[in-house]
Amino acid sequence: MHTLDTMPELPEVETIRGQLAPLVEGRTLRRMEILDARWSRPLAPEELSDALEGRRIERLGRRGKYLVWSFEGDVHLAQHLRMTGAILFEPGGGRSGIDPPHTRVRLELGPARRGSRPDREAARRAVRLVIVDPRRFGTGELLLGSEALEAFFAARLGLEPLDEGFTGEHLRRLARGRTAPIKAFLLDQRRVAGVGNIYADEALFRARVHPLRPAGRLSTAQWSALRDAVMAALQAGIDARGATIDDFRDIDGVSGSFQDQFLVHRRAGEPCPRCGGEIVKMVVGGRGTYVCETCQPRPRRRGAAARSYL
DNA sequence: GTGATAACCTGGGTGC
DNA sequence: TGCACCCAGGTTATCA
Repeated sequence: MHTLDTMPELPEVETIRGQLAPLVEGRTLRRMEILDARWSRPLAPEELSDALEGRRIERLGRRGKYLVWSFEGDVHLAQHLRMTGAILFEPGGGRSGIDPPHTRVRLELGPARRGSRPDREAARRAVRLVIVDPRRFGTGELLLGSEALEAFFAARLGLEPLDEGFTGEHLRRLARGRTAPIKAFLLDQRRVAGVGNIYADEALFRARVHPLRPAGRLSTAQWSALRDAVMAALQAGIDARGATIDDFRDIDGVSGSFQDQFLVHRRAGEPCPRCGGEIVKMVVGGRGTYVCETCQPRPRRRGAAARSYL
């Protein structure tokens, strides 16, 4: 059994999607067992499984940190791994019959029907997938029709950082008048989809912007630098097949390696890779935050909103 | 409308 | 060794 787990932000979810899509697209979901009713809330487990069983998986996509399973008949499943969710798969239909700890959902997929697969023998075999989630934060949301899918994401997610529309000017307009710290702005999925705690720290360091700076007070040049830094950090994460903090392994049994490239995240007390100053840890927006206050100058105290964060 | 905070949840680490 | 406590964090709900 191979694991697909990590602290999933956009690069980790994209890594999972890229590896899983060729394995599941074209297969039919024969059986779905939801063992934890929290996962499918507000629907009861059998309501969700009844809607999906027997349908062919047409596409496995991604939006922000969501995996989007699109089934025949314009039926979709928006899956979020939250913090500790993971997907494990076992070729051959799962002959071991032994579930790993914290199993929440079991999926049985039939043979693929597409004829152009490079490994036709593998495609003919059934596949068993297991969703595990120790902290039980992960969710699966049933969406009937493309309009429901679009409405679901329109209410929750903002710009995709790797899309063309992700520009410094667009970000500047979104943040106009905001007094909340820029880090809280980056973590707000309704503004920017897919950036989590790790990549927010890394991007702010690359752009030399202090995480406490009020979002509405970044200059045009800072927005431009931050836009580039977000894209660079995310792309580096994707290239490294995600970050491994606990036990991430991809389907080839290879760990993601982006944690080796962290510039500041989880490096409190270590020297800054740019100036040699000490990296410090603070709390911003309730999240552990790592910063070099030499490279990322702390904003001057001005106004009540700024004071409340200092 | 905006921002802050609590709650959800459990494994792992720390201190006694 | 065993116990209690705290921390981690993505999202949502609630409150000011």
